[in-house]
Amino acid sequence: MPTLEDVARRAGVSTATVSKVLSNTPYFTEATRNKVMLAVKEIGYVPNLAARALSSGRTQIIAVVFPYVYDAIFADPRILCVMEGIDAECNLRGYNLLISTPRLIEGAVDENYLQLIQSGYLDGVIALNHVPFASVLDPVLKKGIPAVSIGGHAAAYSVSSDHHAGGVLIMQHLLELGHRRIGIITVPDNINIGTEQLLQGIRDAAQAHGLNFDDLPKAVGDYSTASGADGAAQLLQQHPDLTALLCLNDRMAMGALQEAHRLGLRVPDQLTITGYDDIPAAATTVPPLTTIDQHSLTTGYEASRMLFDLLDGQKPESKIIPVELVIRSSSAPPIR
Amino acid sequence: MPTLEDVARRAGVSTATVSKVLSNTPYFTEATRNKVMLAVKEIGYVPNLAARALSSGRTQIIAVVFPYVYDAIFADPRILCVMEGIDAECNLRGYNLLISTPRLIEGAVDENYLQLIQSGYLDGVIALNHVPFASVLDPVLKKGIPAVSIGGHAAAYSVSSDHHAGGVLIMQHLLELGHRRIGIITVPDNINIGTEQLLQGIRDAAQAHGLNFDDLPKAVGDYSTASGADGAAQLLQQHPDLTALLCLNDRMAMGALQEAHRLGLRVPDQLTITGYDDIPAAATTVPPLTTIDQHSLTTGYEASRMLFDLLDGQKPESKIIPVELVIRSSSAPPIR
DNA sequence: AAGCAATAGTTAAACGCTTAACTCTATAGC
DNA sequence: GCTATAGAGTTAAGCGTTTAACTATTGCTT
Repeated sequence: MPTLEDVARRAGVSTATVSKVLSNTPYFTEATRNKVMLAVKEIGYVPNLAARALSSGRTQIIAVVFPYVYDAIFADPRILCVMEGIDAECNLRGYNLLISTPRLIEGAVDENYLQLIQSGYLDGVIALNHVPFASVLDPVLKKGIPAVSIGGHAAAYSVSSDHHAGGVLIMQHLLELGHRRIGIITVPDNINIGTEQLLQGIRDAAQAHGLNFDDLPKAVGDYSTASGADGAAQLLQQHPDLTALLCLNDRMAMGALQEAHRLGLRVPDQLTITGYDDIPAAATTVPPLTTIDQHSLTTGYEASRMLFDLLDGQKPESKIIPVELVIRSSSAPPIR
Repeated sequence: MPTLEDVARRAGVSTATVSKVLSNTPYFTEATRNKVMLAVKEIGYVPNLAARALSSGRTQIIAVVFPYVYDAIFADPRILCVMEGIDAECNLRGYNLLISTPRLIEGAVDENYLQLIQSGYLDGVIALNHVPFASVLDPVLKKGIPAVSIGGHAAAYSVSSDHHAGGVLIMQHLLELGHRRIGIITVPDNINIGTEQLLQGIRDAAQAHGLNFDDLPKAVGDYSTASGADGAAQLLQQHPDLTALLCLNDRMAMGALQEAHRLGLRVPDQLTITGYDDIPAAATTVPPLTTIDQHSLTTGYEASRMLFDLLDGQKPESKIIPVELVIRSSSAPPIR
C-alpha cells in the first residue's frame, strides 16, 4: 500500500506537506496543493488509520454501547431506530461506528469492554441507559472520553425523552376515554431513570383523575413480547373486569394483543391495549397500537450531534426530546 | 496512560519482554511472567490498540457491512438476528464490531466506505448480500481482506440459506393444503442470488403440482411492511378469487395481514398468508405467521466462525444453512 | 572439551502518520 | 536600512507497539 512518503516523493515535496495539504492546513499555494492531490490520485493513496490514530490520538471511531441485558439488544426495535439516527449522522461526518454490547457477569462489566475503553481506540461514546448503566459509563467518563448518554446519567451529557409527559399522556388518554379498571404491564423497579419518570407520569395522571396508582393491578414483564403475553394472561385472569391494559413498551403490548386474541377478546371493543415507544411494528399490528412516539430517530440524531459538538470542544446542553401521543385503533372507550 | 515502557521499568525488564509475555510467547520463566503481570496490574496498563495495530497490522476490528438499500438496514429484523449471531461470536473472541452502511450514490459506493476498506483498519469483513453487492464486496477482496459473504458471492467464502428448498417448502405447503389460486408478493428482479433461488424453488414446486408459476398473479414490493399491504390490496382487488398470498418476507406478510384485516377477510379462514424469514415478530402477529425459518442466528454465527477460521489461516468450506417450514396459524385449506 | 540445542532475555528498527519547531523568502512599516 | 510579519515549506521527533536478529547462559552429547 502506498504511504505518505510515496506521495511526497511523487509530488516532489516533503511528507509534512502532503500530510498538511490533506488536512487542509492553510499556507500552501494552489500549485502545491494540486501537485499533491494529483499524486494522491495517481498512486491511489489512502491514509493508514492506525498510523494516523497513533500519531494524532484520534481514531475516527465512536462506539455505541448498550449493556447486554435481558434479551438481545438487537431484538429491540426501539434501540434500532436510535441506532439508525446515530448511524446516519456518523456516516455524514465520516466517523465509523463501533458497536459494543458488554456482557455483565455478576454485576461486573466484562473485561473486553474495559480494555476497549482504555485502549484509546475510541474518540467518543454514546451509551444507552440500561440497568447497570453506571458501571458501563463510569469507566468511559473516568478515562475522559467524550460521552453522551441516551436516557440520562447524572455526570454525563445526555439526551432523553420526556418520559414523565409520556406517562401522563398515555394514562390521560385512557382515563379520558373513561377507563378506570386499568391493568399495568410494567418492568422490574430501578431499571433506569426513564422508567421511573414514566411511572411517575402515570401516577400523576391517575391522581389527577382521582385514581390511586398503587391500587391498579400490575404484572411485571421484561420488555419482551412473550412477557407481555404472560403479563396480560395473568392480569386478565386475576382481574377479569379490566377494561384496559397499559404496557410500558410496544413489544409487551404486542404480546398482550396476542393474548387478548387468544382469549377471544376483541381489541379495542372489549379491551383497550396501549404501548409505548412507537416502534415501526406498532403501526402494523392488528389493530394498530395506540402508543407514545419517543421520536427515537431524532434521539439518535441528537445524541450524535451532541457528541460531535463535544468533540469540537463545545459544551452542549443536555436535551429532552418531547414525546407524542399516537392514537391508533387499539384504544376505545370501555363498554358500559 | 501507562505504556509498555512504564511496565517494563517497573518490572525491571525490557519492553520486548513485556510485549512477549503479554502475547504468551514461550521461553520465559514463571518468575519473569509474574513480575510482568504484577507490574501490569499495579499500574493498570492497557495496550494501546492504535499502536498495536500500526505495528502488527492487525486491529482486532471486523466490519459488518450492509449496503443501504431501500429502507434502513436497521429496520430489518432478519438482519438483526444475523447481527446478533455475529456479535456474540466476536464478543467471545475479543474482536470489535464495526458497522458500515455504505450509501450508494447512483450505483457508486460512497467514498467513506472505500477509504475505510483501504485504510487498513479492518481485519475482516462480513458482508450482507444485497442489490449492489459486487460493488461493495469487490474492493474488500481486491484489498485482500479476509471476507465472508452472507447470501453468496462467487469469489468469496459464503454462508447462505438453502433458499431453493425454502421456496419449495412454502409453496408445497400451500399446494398441499389445496390452494391453487395463489398470489405472490415479490420484490424486484435481480435483487440478489437468494431471491432468484427462492423463486426458482417456488416455480419448481408449482410445476411439480402441475401449476405454471408464470400464470400466478404477482405484486412487487420492497420488503417493507407497507409495500406488503399495498401488494395485497392490489392483488386482492384484481384477483378477488385468490385463496392464498405467498410473501417473500415476513414484513410484507405482516403488511398483507393488516390489509386482509382492513378488508374484513379472516385469516386463515378466508385467506391464507405466508411469510419468509421467521423474524421474531412473525410468532406474535395475529394470527401467527406460517413462514420459513432461515435460522438467522445460526447464519450469523457461522459467518463469524468462518471469518475467524480465515483469520487463522484456514480455508473453510462455504456453508449452506438448511431452512425449516414453520407452520403457525396463518395458513389453512382454502374454503370450497 | 568442543559443539550444539534449548532457554531466557535484550536491542533496536520498523510501522505510517502528525506536528512543533524551524528555515527561508518576500513584503511592509517606520 | 532595519526589523517585523506573513507566507510557504521542511526537518525530525515522536506516538506505543511488535518482532527479527542478536546475546548470553545452561545443559546435554559425543
